[in-house]
Amino acid sequence: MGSISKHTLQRLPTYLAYLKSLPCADNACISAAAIAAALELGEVQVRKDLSAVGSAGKPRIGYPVNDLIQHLEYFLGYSTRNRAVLVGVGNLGLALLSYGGFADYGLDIVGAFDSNPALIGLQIDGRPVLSMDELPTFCQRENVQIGILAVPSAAAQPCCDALIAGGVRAVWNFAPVHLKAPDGVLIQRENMASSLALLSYHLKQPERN
Amino acid sequence: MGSISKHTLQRLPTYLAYLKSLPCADNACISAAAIAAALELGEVQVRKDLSAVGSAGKPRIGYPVNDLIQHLEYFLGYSTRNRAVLVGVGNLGLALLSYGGFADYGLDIVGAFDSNPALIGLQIDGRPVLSMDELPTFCQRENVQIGILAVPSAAAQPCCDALIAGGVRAVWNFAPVHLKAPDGVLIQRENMASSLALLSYHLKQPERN
DNA sequence: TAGATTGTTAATCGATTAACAATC
DNA sequence: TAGATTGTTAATCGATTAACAATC
Repeated sequence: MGSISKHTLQRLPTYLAYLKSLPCADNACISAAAIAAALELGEVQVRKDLSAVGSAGKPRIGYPVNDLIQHLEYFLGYSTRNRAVLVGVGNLGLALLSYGGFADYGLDIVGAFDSNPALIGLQIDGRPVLSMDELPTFCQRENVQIGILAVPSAAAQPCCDALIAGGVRAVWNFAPVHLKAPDGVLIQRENMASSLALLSYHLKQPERN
Repeated sequence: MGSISKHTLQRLPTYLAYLKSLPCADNACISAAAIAAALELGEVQVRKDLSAVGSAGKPRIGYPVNDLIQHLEYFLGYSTRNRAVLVGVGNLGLALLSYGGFADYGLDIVGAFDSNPALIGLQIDGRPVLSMDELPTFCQRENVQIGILAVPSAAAQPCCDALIAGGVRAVWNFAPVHLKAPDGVLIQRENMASSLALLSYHLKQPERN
């Protein structure tokens, strides 16, 4: 409950996406074994994960798909809106800003920041691009809870500090650096360099999986 | 060596990025404790990780920074080029294509594919956007080893299959779905939905770290 | 009832951390 | 030499998996 494991939490969106991809017959049920097979997980793991969020199945029948979807969406807070700002309107930042899909996960990007004067004053899909100076004030005034960092490595720590000064308690960091933050602030790094390391290491291996 | 753990492998790019960020005095050395403090890791873990890739330090002195950088770059294959194609030239795909930074990690995106006829025939920073039909042939002819998937969920599995048909052995999947592939093909998922789940769960917690 | 599937307790596995000997 | 730091073996911790009782 309060003590749900990080690994379990990370698998939940995958369960949800899979369940939503299913042809939706009302009242349909699915077994843990079927979910496990589709996602190539252990079936005990699926049952444990689902029971950790409080979903119950029925012996001999399985889990009601629609209930499960609702339960997972509720647990993951996809209907609770989280307000975010994006810092760094470069290639990646612009893509994250323009990509509409995060709204499905409860994430609303309400503003963007950049140090480039040529960008300041623009509106991107209705969100203003503002100067870095305004960041802490904006975050406080607009009740921003999440900061998305898509700035160069060297700028990442100062930008992170500015976000925290603005009261942000969760930072999604796309820069390939480790950031420091006080207790109570979560830094979640999207570590693309690590992903690439796994891919390239795999290719170096003679014939392993 | 051949049995380096996944977790270790994922930390290596972080060590490398940190070491590169250091002011470079030739012959400078650094202790495992210093690296650990900077990255908020255990110092034994740092020593174990470094020794796993064959880097040696000297008691009382530490690890020579420049050697370590070279060693890590070599191990991670940043100077060995890997040829990749990008599938799905939407917001995210275009950003990945335009972002020049992957070249530092040894990744060369040599072509892009999309099903939208309006995009086919374009050149983006010198890389052609081609039709999906040409994907397997292109991959084989151009010796492509990595496929980057930035397509909508529903298209991900067929696109993945096309990549594999073209001889690709490593797939970097940005779509929020689990993909199936034969043994010997690595699917590395960049799971943004999982990252968001961790961020939003943290915000729901009363006052935890 | 018999059989399938859940939920949970116990066992295993792998990664992290602690302890300590080796070495410069 | 004394002291700091490495490298490695043993202990701990947490997550996954196996075993099995409960239940529809």
